[in-house]
Amino acid sequence: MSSPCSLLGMSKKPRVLTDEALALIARRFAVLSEPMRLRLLHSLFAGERHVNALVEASGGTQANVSRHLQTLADAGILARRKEGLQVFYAIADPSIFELCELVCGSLEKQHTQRAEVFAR
Amino acid sequence: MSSPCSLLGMSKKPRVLTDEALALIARRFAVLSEPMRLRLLHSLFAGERHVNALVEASGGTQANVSRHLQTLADAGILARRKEGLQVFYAIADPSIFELCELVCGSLEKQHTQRAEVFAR
DNA sequence: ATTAAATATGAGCATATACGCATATAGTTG
DNA sequence: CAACTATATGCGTATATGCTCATATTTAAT
Repeated sequence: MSSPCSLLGMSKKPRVLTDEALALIARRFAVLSEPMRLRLLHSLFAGERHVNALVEASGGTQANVSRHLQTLADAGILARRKEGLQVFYAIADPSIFELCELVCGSLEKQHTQRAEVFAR
Repeated sequence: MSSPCSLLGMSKKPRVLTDEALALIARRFAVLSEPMRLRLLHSLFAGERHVNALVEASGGTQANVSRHLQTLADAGILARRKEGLQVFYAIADPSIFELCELVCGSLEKQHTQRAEVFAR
């Protein structure tokens, strides 16, 4: 079993980095770098939803929400299921949960550390 | 102690999401969404390096590498230390390691799953 | 003080992409 | 088939950002 992707080091197996792998990793991060997409993901953390529900929950336009959902699905982060007229989206990649927790935890730490600098 | 950032759910404490928090999280992901910045991070995983070493290791131009390093430092991901003529950068946010491992693991899984579809 | 080296930065260009508007497509119901 | 609903998409525009080239800034050395 070969390792097609190979990531930034410090793991058990040291990762090797091809340009292609870098591009894939960067793409994954790029997909997560839009507030509206994060909002949609947040809505989906509670479970599968159809597009209109997400439109209402997010406050975005139907066209825009549809596009963002497609971006997330293309990245393999969401799964698409059609049922009659409606299309249901759900989180397909569970690593997204940890990913977001990690980032938020790090940002919280940064914020409290900054606050402490000014505190005294 | 209040929680300024609040991330996408499913944690022990359910997170609440303000627009501001979403923007911060998105920004963190955006900073990680450039191949050259990932390459620089990868070089820094082995430890502190000065700019010129990173320029050579990455194959980028001096100006471009300098800018990317600044972007990473502004995001609190890198720390900057000046010593004479040289400036040393080092990883300041250890969560970056796990973050990258997570993404790479997820992408590897995606890839092998795709491969299996065509395998038989 | 001059010169040189390491790093940062300003300006311009090219590209990517988010958004809104309008419209197309697919599926349902009468 | 016609009308309707849910979702997707083509197109134009605005904005952000990466890259290059040239130059500024900082520090060291002679």
